[in-house]
Amino acid sequence: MTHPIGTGEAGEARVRVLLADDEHLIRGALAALLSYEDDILVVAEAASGPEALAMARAHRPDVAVLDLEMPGADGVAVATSLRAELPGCRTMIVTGHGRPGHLKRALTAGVRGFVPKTVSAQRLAEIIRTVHAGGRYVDPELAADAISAGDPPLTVREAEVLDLAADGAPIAEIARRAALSQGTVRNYLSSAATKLSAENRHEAARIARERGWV
Amino acid sequence: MTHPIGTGEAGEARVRVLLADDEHLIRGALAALLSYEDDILVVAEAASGPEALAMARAHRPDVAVLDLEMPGADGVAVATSLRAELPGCRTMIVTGHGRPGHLKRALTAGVRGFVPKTVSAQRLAEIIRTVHAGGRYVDPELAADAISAGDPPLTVREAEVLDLAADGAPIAEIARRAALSQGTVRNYLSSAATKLSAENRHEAARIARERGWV
DNA sequence: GGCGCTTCATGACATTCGTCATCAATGCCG
DNA sequence: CGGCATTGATGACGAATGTCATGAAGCGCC
Repeated sequence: MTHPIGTGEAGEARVRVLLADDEHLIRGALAALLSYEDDILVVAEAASGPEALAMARAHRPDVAVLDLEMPGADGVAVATSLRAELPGCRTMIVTGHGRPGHLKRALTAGVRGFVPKTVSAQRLAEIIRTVHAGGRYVDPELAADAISAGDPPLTVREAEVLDLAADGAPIAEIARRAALSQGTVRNYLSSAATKLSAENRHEAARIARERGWV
Repeated sequence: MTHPIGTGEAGEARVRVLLADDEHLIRGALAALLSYEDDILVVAEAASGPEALAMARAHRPDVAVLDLEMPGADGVAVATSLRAELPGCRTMIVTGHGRPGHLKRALTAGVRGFVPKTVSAQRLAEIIRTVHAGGRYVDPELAADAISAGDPPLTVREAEVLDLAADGAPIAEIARRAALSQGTVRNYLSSAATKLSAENRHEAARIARERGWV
């Protein structure tokens, strides 16, 4: 499932990259494109969060390029673990549909690059170099979205309850799962819905998910 | 935003392919990988549904490889239009997270290939050849899911109303947008929820979306 | 201790929602 | 023409939900 790509490590120092994406098509294609760059070497690939961690431990890459959506553990979770285990390894996130909240989570986790999949491979290579050199890069559009979205106005409990409400369960079910009384749950949901200018808890849950607040 | 790739049309007949995917990174990478195949020529690329249609009209490809999720019009919608406008053009869908209902919709639209993005580029090339030769290919796992999920038990109107309910809007809002009375909307939603074994319309909407029935 | 804040709970009330029975208009088909 | 299914509507009733006022318990802090 994983294999190194490239002609081998030349005398000069190349950027050693780990690629993690559950979509084989994209991962393979990306590896091929990056292999065109003389100063970049893809040393490992992974198709899931846990696998990405294992590969990183084994190959100690300079930069880990992580997809946000992966089975097992998402890109941000992997980045958090990597930060603790391999402080020398820079991390960056690549995502299809980036939500503002994810960006904030990612930056908190020490991620140094955050790019949508709409960029070109050329651009991605440049960003990998930037990140490797200790710089940071955040897609301007995503950054603007994050700024305009602002901080999550929800308290911890509100977010918690809202998360449980996300799948459309009735109040009784939510109260059971949260070990709270139904009245309390309704209060939290009501307050959350007010803060999010939503008509009801379902719309509130949707908004919170869109913003990446849950 | 779009450009043909390849060394040019040689004397022999190569499969002329249109690539449509809104993620530039993937589209470009895919084009590069497919260019390795001697018998495949990527003649056009598109980043949205409408653009895919325009490119198809202009370049008349043999096979259109369409991403399911695209702005403007999704892959299946594009396939439907192509079937009418360019009957000689075979269509296939590539998708990240394939839901059972999408497969059925796609097959109904005359799509001849349905593959997840977890396949390798090699495999994709083979499937493109298969489709070009008049064959069909459906990912076995997706097919199994589709069969186990069964037919959408919803009537057209039920699905329509459920779709409008998907964002958590209150009944009044749904009724307004559907130009129906509130009572009627509630009847449809109630019936849909019953059929889907859901506690309420929100859960029903979630289930229908998961199954690809909306 | 007194103060303020958060968390959690209760009860009351109006509104919305889910469910059901019923019915009218339309269109298809034998 | 006479059934018959589909679509859309109405009204009623109970349950679920949103909203608000109120208060108790826990906790940090001066």
